[in-house]
Amino acid sequence: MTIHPTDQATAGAARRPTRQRAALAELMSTTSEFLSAQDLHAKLQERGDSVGLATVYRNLQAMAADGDVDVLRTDDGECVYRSCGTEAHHHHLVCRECGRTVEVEGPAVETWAAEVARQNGFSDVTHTIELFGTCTSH
Amino acid sequence: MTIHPTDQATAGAARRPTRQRAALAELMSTTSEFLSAQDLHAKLQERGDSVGLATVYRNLQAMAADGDVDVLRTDDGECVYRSCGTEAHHHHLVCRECGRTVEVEGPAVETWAAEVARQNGFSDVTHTIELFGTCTSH
DNA sequence: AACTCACATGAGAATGGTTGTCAACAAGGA
DNA sequence: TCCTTGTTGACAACCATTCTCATGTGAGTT
Repeated sequence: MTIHPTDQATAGAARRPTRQRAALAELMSTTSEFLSAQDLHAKLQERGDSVGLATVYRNLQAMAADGDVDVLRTDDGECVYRSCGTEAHHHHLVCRECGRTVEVEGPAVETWAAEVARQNGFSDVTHTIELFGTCTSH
Repeated sequence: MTIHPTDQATAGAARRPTRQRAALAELMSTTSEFLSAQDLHAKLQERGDSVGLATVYRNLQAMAADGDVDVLRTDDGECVYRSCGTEAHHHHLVCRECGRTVEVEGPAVETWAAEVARQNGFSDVTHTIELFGTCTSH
């Protein structure tokens, strides 16, 4: 079954720096929205920093595995990526109209999750928590 | 962008009862794991209650819209369905080894989510919360 | 029971995001 | 500079899901 793999990207093996990876990282650092691999690929194209689509996917995966970017899935199953301000564990409050994202922390939620898991005898627990709403400008 | 649609399945329009829908509902009521549309389709086939794949998808969607089953996405983007014991709002603690699922409630989380949203000026907020762990038998 | 009509079904084609393939490439050490 | 090895890119392959549309089947109605 394996609904949620355990592999937690152990110390990212030093990856070789390339123009493509740099362009992608640079682009991501300039936007604060969650964008799909396809979106990012298109933006790189426009901007002139042409990068192969497969490469965009590969790098996003690698960056996500290293914890350099956050990933989540839209309702239609597409993966969207975003480089976050903090390395620390956090969640997102995303505007479903414009994609504006606020990083939020929830000590209360973390302890709740841990407690619920403990009570039910589950170990090695991880969680997925995302909030969606409509921000003030809409 | 539309990361998370708002449409909340208003009172399910009376659907016509069919052999296929019944077979699917019956099958789902017998298992407590989250299963994919493909899995369910295969099980129906084995069992002799042959139902078209498209029909399985359509009915699962309808049932999910009516709140009769819960849906979540696995890490590889596949949708998995499960008929839940309670109509009330709840979340899941899923064993990533065997799929065993415990329905959990979290008043604390609900209020936290509402509060965070309010503080950031977001309205019409929904959330996605799922817990994954390894249960005692593993 | 025969008729009707709108909804449901099923087989297969189409979609579309993501991953695999593999030859050409480039980074960094020797 | 030469070598080794990870990286890239174009394109094919995958595969869950959705679409299409002709056929089937509830459930009133006559």
